[in-house]
Amino acid sequence: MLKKERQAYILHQVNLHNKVLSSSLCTEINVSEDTIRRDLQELAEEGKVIKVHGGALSHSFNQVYFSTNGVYSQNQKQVIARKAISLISNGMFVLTSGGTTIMELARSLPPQLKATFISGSIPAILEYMHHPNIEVILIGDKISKNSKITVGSEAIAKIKQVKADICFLGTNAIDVEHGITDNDWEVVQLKKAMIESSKKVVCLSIAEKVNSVQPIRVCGLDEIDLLITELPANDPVLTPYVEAGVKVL
Amino acid sequence: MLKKERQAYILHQVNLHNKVLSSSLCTEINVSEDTIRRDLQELAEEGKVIKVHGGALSHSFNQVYFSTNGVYSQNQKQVIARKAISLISNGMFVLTSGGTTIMELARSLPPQLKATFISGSIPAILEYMHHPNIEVILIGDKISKNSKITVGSEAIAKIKQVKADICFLGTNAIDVEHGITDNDWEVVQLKKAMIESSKKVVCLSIAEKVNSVQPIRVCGLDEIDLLITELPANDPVLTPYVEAGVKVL
DNA sequence: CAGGTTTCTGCGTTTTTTTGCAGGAATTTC
DNA sequence: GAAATTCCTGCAAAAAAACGCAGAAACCTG
Repeated sequence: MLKKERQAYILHQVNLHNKVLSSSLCTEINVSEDTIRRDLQELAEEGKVIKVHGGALSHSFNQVYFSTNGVYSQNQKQVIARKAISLISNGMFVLTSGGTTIMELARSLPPQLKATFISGSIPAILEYMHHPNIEVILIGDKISKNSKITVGSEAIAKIKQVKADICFLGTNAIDVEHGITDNDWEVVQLKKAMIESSKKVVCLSIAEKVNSVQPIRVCGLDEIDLLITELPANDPVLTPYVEAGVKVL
Repeated sequence: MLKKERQAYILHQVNLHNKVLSSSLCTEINVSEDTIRRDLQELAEEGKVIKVHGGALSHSFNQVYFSTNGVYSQNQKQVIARKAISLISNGMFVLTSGGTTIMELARSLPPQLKATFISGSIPAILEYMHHPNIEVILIGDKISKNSKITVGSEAIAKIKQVKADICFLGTNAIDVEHGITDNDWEVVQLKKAMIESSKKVVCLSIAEKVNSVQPIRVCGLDEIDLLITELPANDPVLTPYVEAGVKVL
């Protein structure tokens, strides 16, 4: 990996998460901490980041820090993202839906990962595009402006042409009795197609959305292989799902 | 292998992958590293690539990672955008390529316009998505990271399915003798398909790029209906094109 | 076509850049 | 205030770049 490339990655991470730890960066990029430190120093000299003990901050950090909304739930999503990423390995074909949890996953992908990501979600695609090593396949069709995802029969047909190794679904609502549910007809159609086209289906959901129900059904729990939340796997909230045969991470 | 040939290959690789390593290039082309280094230096001096320790980067690399949001010669592009918009009316199907000029067009679209826009350019799609009244159709396929556009046979097949009223092409180089030319093979294939699928082809180009030539040919002047630059239609620079049968706005 | 000139390419050497490592200093944290 | 982490400094090895040079190829030119 080129030096500029590495620094670009660091800058990208800083601007997205508002902070970055040198310790996590050096495992992500697989270089020594000294190198990271030197990179941060250079970026700091150029005024691109603010260097602090243990890592670096973005310039907008001070503004974001005191507006407490968003940041906290983002932490939870980062936990989910980290768990999800442990399931991805080199060479995989990965299908993803849209949603903020998926975005966090996209942002946290380690730069040395070489895989192919397939999605119809515009924000997700934007993130994948910044990644140095992943191939990006865009599912085309009419764009639904509010969900920022391509919907329609063409999109579904395209999804059915692939057989992905793994599929990550950002979840709006999950419940032991009703399974996964959602509130947008077209998005549901798409998610159904994605489930059919994947060997393994992984459901990402913040604990807040566990045990909630939405009007339209996506699938039952039996079609999910794995459920990921920010909670530890043995949390009592999740036991009903384990009993229903869903693996929990 | 000829020097020009070699440099064209290098340029193609840079535009395709956003970066090249001199070490991999010299095994690919089977020349010494010195030769590669000299080639990269020449290309860097011509402003075609950015040379870094260990290889080179494309210009779009910086554009993607370091958000240098000062768009090149924006005022001229706004003039072009205004002229182009006068050609669009309600109910039209509009095909567009990518590029910064197209972006300026996308941003300047009047909010009451009701039309359908079709494109594979991610930045353009993002702009169209914000518009209240236009329908957006996204052309899907593999994403070329440096041109931020979907490329490949699927994308071309999809474009061939439509017959648009008008097609706007952002142009890299136009010349009386060689017509429209570009430097990315896959993007050229896409543009060719777009030209075929449109009743009317409009070429957007800043004056600076008029009378310049790139390695790969898109089409001849006879296939263009209209050429738009920021110059007035009677500017002497444009008279050769008028004489060649191209309408100028 | 012969002779001269220029350009191109590869090789060896030197110089610079980059990176990781070790030890001691500084800082944080409990 | 002690332990742990992080930071800095100097150093060394590896990689890459720069430089000079020489043979080869291409290209004028009369």
